[in-house]
Amino acid sequence: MASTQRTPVSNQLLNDLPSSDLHQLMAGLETVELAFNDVLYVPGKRLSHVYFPLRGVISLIMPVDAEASLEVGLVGGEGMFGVPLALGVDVSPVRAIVQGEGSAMRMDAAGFCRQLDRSPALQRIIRAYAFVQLSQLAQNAACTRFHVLEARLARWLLMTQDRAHSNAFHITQEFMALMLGVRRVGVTKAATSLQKHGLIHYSRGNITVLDRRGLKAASCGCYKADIDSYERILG
Amino acid sequence: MASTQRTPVSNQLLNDLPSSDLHQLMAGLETVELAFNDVLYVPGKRLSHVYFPLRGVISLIMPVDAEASLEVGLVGGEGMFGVPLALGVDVSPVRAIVQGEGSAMRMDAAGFCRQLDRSPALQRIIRAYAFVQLSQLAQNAACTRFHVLEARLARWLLMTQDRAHSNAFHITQEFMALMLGVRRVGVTKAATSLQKHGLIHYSRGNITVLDRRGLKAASCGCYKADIDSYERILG
DNA sequence: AGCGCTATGTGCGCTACCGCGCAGACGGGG
DNA sequence: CCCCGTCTGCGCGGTAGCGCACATAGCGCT
Repeated sequence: MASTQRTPVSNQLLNDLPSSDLHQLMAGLETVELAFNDVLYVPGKRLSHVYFPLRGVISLIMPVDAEASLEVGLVGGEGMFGVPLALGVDVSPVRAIVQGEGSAMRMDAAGFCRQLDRSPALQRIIRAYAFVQLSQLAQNAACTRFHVLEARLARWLLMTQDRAHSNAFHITQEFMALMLGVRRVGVTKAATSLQKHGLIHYSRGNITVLDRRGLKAASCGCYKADIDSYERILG
Repeated sequence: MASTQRTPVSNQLLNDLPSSDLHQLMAGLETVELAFNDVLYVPGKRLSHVYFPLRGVISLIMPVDAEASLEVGLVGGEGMFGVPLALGVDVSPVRAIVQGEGSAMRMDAAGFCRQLDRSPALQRIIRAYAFVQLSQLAQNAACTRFHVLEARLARWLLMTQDRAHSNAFHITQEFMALMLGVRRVGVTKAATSLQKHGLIHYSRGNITVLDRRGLKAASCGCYKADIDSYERILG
């Protein structure tokens, strides 16, 4: 069993599982398409499924005051949506929407909990990821408080690029403004500046990263901090 | 054993444990005094102990850019410091300092992990609390982004009062400014306003809450949201 | 070619908060 | 009782981002 041929999976968490655990888990996983703006979860409801993105990007959005909202997490092939289930809770405070189309493996909540009971390795990995989310939430709070929009935008673009596995993706300024919790006009100003410096190019929602290194320099240290905290725990 | 006389413990998490689990845990716990400004943990180090405050208040502070920092969590008798250990990780991204003197039960990290292995009830409670911290971190990020200082200060005072179990406590404006990630002058302005409205009284660091109801009205909904998220999971 | 929708860019007055520097005011130790 | 350190209050000029309103520009559709 341990020598079974193993198909590589482009979700890092799944990939880190021992073969036997992965096989057992795969039995309950189905592949689904993630279409732009799909709503995977709404706060208040019970978690129906967990999602392990393969190529898509999922935004975790914290609502506040029934009007404003702020993106507090970004999930791609390096993570999953549904962490609370590994903490024994079947709800989440954040809205989960598809921000970059792609695909994901998903499983219903009950099945996932059963798999957790059976696989200590799965428990270990998901909980480690829960810790990473905790760290990134704290980082994000501080970043949002102290760093100027241009740096935050640069960071967000890098994070999105990483998860999109491509240097081009489709995102309007309006959407970015929503994620960053600022006005669209503010994004226009920051994006214009980044473009002027030759770091990105965009037109009608089509964004291309031209100079990753430059973008890193323009972003705040939080980008690196996030990566480091992931690598240290799950690398 | 189950009928053993039970001394009430003023830490909610411990209090929620079944008697037998609590007794086993107590064997490894020692009571320590928390003195103002004690540093319980510095990021980068390994977690040496977990703390269950009885009356004191612990601030969780996220450093950023080697200069600025932001309080991202407040721990009192309702919680604990050392959550990452329940996620299989022996570090934390936040600095833990004593913000309100009092006492706590503590245990060394290794002992705590052993207890976790032995007590499923302990695991369940700590992980539920981990979820609450996750929710509150998200809430805090959004709050810090969108709400004006006066509302945030009101919220912070209420949270501190809850954990201090007293309507009077000692905190300078300088310190509050550090916690809220703003200038001291900003706190002066907000605090003056709250005092003018008869909600609090303060002088040279001695703060008294005069009108809890009014303070709630002056605070943002995040105060209630935090409480609700705790009650829903651990209430 | 023309229409209309969506995406992007600009201008203007305003607010919250910043950094800095300084003034007053309270209170404990000598 | 006075001195000095700590805590609190204030002024001033500056900046990031706000709300609102409007102008332009690309693109698909007919």
